[in-house]
Amino acid sequence: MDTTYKPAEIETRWYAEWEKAGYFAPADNGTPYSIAIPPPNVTGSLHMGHAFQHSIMDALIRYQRMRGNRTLWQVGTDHAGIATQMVVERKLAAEEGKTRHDLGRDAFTDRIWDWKAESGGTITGQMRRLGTSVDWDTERFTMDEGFSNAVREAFVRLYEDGLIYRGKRLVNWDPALQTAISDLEVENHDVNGHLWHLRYPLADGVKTADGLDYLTVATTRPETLLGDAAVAVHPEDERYRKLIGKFVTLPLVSRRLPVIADPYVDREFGSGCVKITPAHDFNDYDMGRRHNLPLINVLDTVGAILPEAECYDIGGKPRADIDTALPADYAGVDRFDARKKIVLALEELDLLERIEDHKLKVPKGDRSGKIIEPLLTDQWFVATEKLATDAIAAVENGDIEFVPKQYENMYFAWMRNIQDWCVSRQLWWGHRIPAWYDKDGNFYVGRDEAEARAAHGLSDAVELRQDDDVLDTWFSSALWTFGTLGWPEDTARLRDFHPTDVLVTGFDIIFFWVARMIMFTLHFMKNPDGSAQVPFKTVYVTGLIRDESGQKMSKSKGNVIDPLDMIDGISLDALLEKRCGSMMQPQLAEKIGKRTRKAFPEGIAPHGTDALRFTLFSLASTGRDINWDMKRLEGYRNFCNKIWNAARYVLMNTEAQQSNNVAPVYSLADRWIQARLQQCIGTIDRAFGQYRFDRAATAVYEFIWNDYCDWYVELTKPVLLDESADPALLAGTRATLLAVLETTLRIAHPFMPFITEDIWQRVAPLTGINGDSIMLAPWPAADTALVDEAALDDIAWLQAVILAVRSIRAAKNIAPGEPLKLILRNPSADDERRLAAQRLSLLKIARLNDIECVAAGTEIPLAAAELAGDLEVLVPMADLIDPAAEKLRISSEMAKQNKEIQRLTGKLGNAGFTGKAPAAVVEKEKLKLATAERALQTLQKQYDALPD
RNA sequence: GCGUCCUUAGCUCAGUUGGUUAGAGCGCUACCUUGACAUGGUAGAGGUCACUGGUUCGAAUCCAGUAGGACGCACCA
Repeated sequence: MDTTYKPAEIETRWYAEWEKAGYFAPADNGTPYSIAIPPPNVTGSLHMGHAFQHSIMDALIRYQRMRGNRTLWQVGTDHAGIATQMVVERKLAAEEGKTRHDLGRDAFTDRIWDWKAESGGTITGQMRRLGTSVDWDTERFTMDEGFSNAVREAFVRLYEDGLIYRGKRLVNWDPALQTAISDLEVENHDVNGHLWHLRYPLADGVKTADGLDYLTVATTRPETLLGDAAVAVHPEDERYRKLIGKFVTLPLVSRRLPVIADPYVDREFGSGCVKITPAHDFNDYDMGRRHNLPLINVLDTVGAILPEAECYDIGGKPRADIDTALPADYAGVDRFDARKKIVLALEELDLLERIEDHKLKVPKGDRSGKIIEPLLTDQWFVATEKLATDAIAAVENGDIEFVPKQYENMYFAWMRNIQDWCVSRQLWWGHRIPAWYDKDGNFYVGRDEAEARAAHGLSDAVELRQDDDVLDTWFSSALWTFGTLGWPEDTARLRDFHPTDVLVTGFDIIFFWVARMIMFTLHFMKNPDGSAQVPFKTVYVTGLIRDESGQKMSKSKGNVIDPLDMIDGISLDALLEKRCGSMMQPQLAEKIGKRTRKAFPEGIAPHGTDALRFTLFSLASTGRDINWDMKRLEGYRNFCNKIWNAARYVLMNTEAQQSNNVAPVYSLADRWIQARLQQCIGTIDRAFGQYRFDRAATAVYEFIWNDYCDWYVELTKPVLLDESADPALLAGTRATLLAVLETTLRIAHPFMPFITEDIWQRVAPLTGINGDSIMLAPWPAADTALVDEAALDDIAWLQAVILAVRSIRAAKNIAPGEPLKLILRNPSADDERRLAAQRLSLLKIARLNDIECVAAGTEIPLAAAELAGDLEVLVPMADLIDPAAEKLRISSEMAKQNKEIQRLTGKLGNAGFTGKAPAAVVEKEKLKLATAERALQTLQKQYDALPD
C-alpha cells in the first residue's frame, strides 16, 4: 500500500473499472429497487445541489444493491427548453451577431443539437467523477426518439380524455423571450412605484352624489387605460350606488365604459372606483368573465401599443360591437414609454388628479428577468382540476410520502388552488405540439400527421401545417419515471421498475416537477388491477446548499463553489478566472475577486470525492438548508487519511504473516470490537430506513475513529508486538483486525465508494472473501449474537482505568512515556477478574511498569488519585504531590459530589417523582445516588489520609 | 395577510417519539517527532439550549405568546 492516501488516482481508476465491468446495470434477480434521477440540463454542469442529491441517491442505490436488491438507477438529461435555447441564442449573438430568426427554425435547432453534442458530456463526466453508480447503458434524453414518442402519446391521450384544450386566454407573456410562461415561472418582485389617480368623465351629463362630473380611478398602469372595458364600484358603496349602470367616457379614446358593481372592489382603496382592463390584468379578466365584458387587447407581443385594439368576448371569439380605434400617436410605442406619454396627455387634459408613491409587486420572468405582461393569446392548457384531486389523494392516503413530512403542507396548499397549466411555449427547442391546422384554423390532434388526417377523414389534398409551438419542458419531465422505462410500450423494465422507490430532489421544484409527475403518472400508469400507479413511494426533499454565511450560492454573488474544485483542488488564479473571468461588470468582478482572495488565499486544496461525499452526508439532516463549511470538508479528508493509515497498519501486521493453521482464540478486545461493529451496523440500518444520512455518517465516523482506531488498534499492539504471544491469540487478533476492517469497509462503502473499494481489494482476500468488487459484496447483517455484553463492560472498565491514568499524567505534568506504578485500591471481584484478563493491555497502553491491588483502607504513600467507578486509581508519587493543593482538588471534587447527592436526594424524596415516574427511571436515580455517596466517602478518606 | 420552518459552545451542526452531569467536528489552551497516521496522539477550557408564561414529578424536547431570521403562497386597482 502507498504510504500516502492519493484520492485522485484511486477514484478515477476505480470508476473506470466499475463502468467497464458493467456493475452499474441491474442484477438479474432480486427485489427491484429503482430511482429515477432528476434529469439535469443536458448542457449544464454539476453544482453543489447535484453533488448533494446524487451522493444521496448513490448511497441509497449502493446500499440496496449490496443488500441483494435488483437496483436500477435510471439516468438521463433534460432538454431544458427555454434555458438551452437562450444559451445558444446568446452564443449566436456573441459569435456571429445573429438572431435565431436569421437562421430559421431548422437551422437554429440544428445549432442546438450541435451544442448538445459539444457540451452534453460535461455533466455526465462530472457525475462519473462523483462516483454515481447510474446505469449508463440505458441513459435517456427527454428529446430522444422514444421519449419524444411518449410525449406525443401523453399529449394525444390527455387531449382525447378532455384534459387538454386550446383557447384564447390571458396568460403570462414574456415580451423578451416572446413566449407564454406558466404561473410558476413568474416571480413577484417588490418595487417602489406610483399610483396614478385619473379622472374618467361621466357620460350623459350624469353627476356623482358630490356633484362631480367625473369618477376618479387609481392605477399602477396608466397605459392599460387604452384597453379599459368598464369602471367598477362596490355594490353597497353609497357614494356610487346611483351610478351603477351609467357610463363614463374613457379619456383619449372616447370609448363609453359602463359603471358596474362587483364585490371584489375594495371601498377603502383609493376612491373606491376601479378601472377594469380584462385583457391586461388577471383580476380584471375574472371580473370581465363575471360581467361579460369585452376583452380589449392593446399590446403586441413585444409590449408595444397596437395601432388598433383587438376585441374578443370571454370565449375568445372576435367581438365587433366595440370601437377598436386607438389614438394614432401611441401606435408602436413601448408600454413604458406609452405610460409616460399617456400620463402627460391626461395631465394636459386636467384629468390627472394626483400621483402617489406606492409599493407594488411587479411580475418578472424567472429566465429573462423582464416584466411579464398578461396577454391574450391562443395557447394549449392542461385542465388540472381532476388531476390535482387524485394527486392530493395519493399523498393524503399515504401512497406517496414526503420526507420530511412538512413539505406535504406546501404540496397540498399549492395543489388545492392550482390553475390550469399553460403548456404551449412559443419556442423552437422542445417537443413540437402534435396538432395540425388547416387553412381555416381548425386543428386536428394526432400522434402524427397521418393519424390526424385519418381520424378526421382529411384527404391528402387538404393542406395541413403543424403547430409551431413546443411544450413546456416540465410537460415532458412529468413523464420521466415511466417514459424512461419504455412507456407507452408495455416493457419488462416498466413492469419491473415502476413505480420507483424514492425521488430525491430539492424543494424548489416540488411544484414544477414533483406535483406534475404525480398528476400525470396517476393518470397514465395503472396497476394490473386498474388502480392508479404512483411515480414514487417516497419523496426525499433536500435542503439547499448555501455558502458559509448562509447566502444562496449564485454566480452574481461570486460565492459558488464547484464540487469538482473541492475534489481535485484549484489554484487561486484559476478560481478567480472562473468566478470573475466572464463578468460583464468590472466593479462586481473586483468585489468578487477580493472576496475570493480572502476566502481562498491559496486556492482550494484537493480533498477527494470520498471526503466531499462524506461531508455532504454528515450535513444531511432533514428539512434544513446546509451552510457549507470548508472546515468540515477538511475534517473528513483527514478521516479518509485515517482510514487509509489504519488499513496500512492492518495490512502491515497481517499481510506478510503466514497462517500457521492455529485455531484462533479471540481476546476480550476482539470480542469487544465485534460487538461495537454489530451495534454500528444496526445504527446505520436504522438511519437508512429514516433517510438520516447524517446519523449513518456519524456512526461510521465514530466507529472507525473512536472504536477501531483509538482503542482496538491500540489494544492489538501489545499482542502483535509481543514476541512470546500465544499463537492462538495472535491468530485471533489478526483475524479480527482483518474481519472487522473488511466489514467496516462494506458499511462505509455507500458513503465513500472509492477508498473502501481500494482497500477492500487488498483486505478481502486475506479474510478469505473472494469477490470482484466491494460494490457487489453483501451488506452485513447486524448479528446480535456477536454483541458480547461482558466484553463491552470489561473494555469499558479498561478504558475508564486508562483514562484515569492519563488524566493523572496530564494533571501532574508527567511525560507520556514515563513508566508509572499503579495501585488499585478497593477492587471488587469483577475488578480483580478484569485486571487479570487485561493486565498486559493496561500495562502497555497506560505505560505502567507495575500494577498492585490493595484492600480498601490500606494506607499507601502519597499518591495522585482518580476514581473509575468505585475503584480508586492511584499513582504513588510522593515527590510530585503537594498535599495542600491535593486537598483543594479533592474538596472541590467532594463539593461536586455533594451537590449531586443533594439534587438526587431531593428528587428521590419527592413523592411526585417516586410515585409517577417509571420504576426504571427511579431505580436509575437511586443507583446514581449510591454511586455518588460511595465516591464521596472515598474522597473523604483520601482527603483525611493527606498530611496537613 | 395566510402557511411552514429555524434560533443549542467562538463557528457549522446533532440531540431518535419528555427521564444526562446537553454532545460532535472545526477553532482555542497545554503537553507529546510513542515503530498506521503531525491530514496524528493525550488532557482540557468553553453552553442560563432566543425570551416569557403554561402543562408535567420532570422540558433543549410538548402548548401558547413575544422577538429575530429563512422560505412558500396569495395579494387592492
